[in-house]
Amino acid sequence: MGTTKLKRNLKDDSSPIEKREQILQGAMQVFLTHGYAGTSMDRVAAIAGVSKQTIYSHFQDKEGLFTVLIERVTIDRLQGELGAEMLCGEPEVLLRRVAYAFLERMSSEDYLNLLRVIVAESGRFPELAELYNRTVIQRGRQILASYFQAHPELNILDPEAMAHVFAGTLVSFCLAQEILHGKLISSLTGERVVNELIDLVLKRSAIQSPNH
Amino acid sequence: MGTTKLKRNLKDDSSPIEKREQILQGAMQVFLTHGYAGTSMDRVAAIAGVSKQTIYSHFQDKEGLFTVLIERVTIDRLQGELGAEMLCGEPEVLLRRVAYAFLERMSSEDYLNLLRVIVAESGRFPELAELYNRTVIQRGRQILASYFQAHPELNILDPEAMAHVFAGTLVSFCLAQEILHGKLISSLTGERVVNELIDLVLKRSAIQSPNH
DNA sequence: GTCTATAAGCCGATAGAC
DNA sequence: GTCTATCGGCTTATAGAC
Repeated sequence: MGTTKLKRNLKDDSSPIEKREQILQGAMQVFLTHGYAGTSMDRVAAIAGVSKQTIYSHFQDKEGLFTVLIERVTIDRLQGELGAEMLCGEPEVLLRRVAYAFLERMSSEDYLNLLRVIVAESGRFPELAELYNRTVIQRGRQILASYFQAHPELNILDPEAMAHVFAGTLVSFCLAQEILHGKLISSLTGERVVNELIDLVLKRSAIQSPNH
Repeated sequence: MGTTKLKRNLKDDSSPIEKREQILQGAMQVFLTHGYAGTSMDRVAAIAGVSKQTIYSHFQDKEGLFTVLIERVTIDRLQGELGAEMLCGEPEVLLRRVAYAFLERMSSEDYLNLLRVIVAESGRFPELAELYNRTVIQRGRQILASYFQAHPELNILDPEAMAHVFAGTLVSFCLAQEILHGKLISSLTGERVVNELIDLVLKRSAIQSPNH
């Protein structure tokens, strides 16, 4: 009758590839909230529900686990970024919609933690910062720049620079209000910033009479 | 003849208050480059040239030393920020001058390291993030907002929001290009961003004919 | 106040049973 | 492949001489 291999049904009901996923899920929780140096392999093992040696059988060392994790999360972010709502639409409507979608996406705890860790470790892991830069920042900037370039009626001087003004304003708003806890001490809202941004982009292409 | 107290001339030629300064200088080097968790009291003691116990006689613990250090550096930053070049001047000239001064100041290694650490530890030390927000971000934003408000010919919708657009664009530029190593993979320059920013602010108040 | 020496515990990484 | 047990080394913080 049964000789080996059927004890899998008791407490070990996961395949090796699920263990790896389990480790990455646990590592995500710990690394993204406590940073690289503030994370111990013991804690990752405990939260992931595996032993430490299991981690070392799937990943080379702490540095390797961290690198794989951040690469994966960064690539995942890229996937659902600006896919559906591509280039088309009237500026006033589309830019407002893109701005609000951007703000909402960036305000999630997960995204803020990712940005915080990448900034924190940009000195020790410059290749991760570069990956984030290429796959998220640069790509987003160029999609926006393409849109501005396709709309000459906006009379934009430098589409790529304008794309940075647009996205950078929203990023720094989240940095100041969410990450650096400015919400508590400032009444500046995302809505006011978006309104000002749209106003800046649109009014410059319209006939406008100064009142003096 | 000499009995005590003249061995000060040999290796200990510093008063207690100078020791404290010595510790803070060493702590600055280590904390700002390695982060909170990545810094050991041994290393601070070694670089400061004092023993570990000397640190613990001046500061309560590691957390206390870090807090005092960041508070001091933040306040110091505030001092030499926007003092001399206050409110006055013609927009095109003044805004360009402020923008370049801002970029140059933010691009220094020391300032980038401070911002990086404050962002990195904003979860564990929220009061330090709030301090930075109040003394640097909010203050700078309101100085700029006052200038915009004093120039109604610029026809600005929301001066405070406009101040954030202006400063936030420059902060996020340093974040992307310096901290996240975007300089290596992007040809976007500070000059192009500043030109676009000035163009946005000025052209909206001028009579402008769309070319179609 | 400042030093050397040390306590007590946690760290990353590994050895060996199964 | 996964577990338990363990090894050096480094960590924060303190004790005691001077």
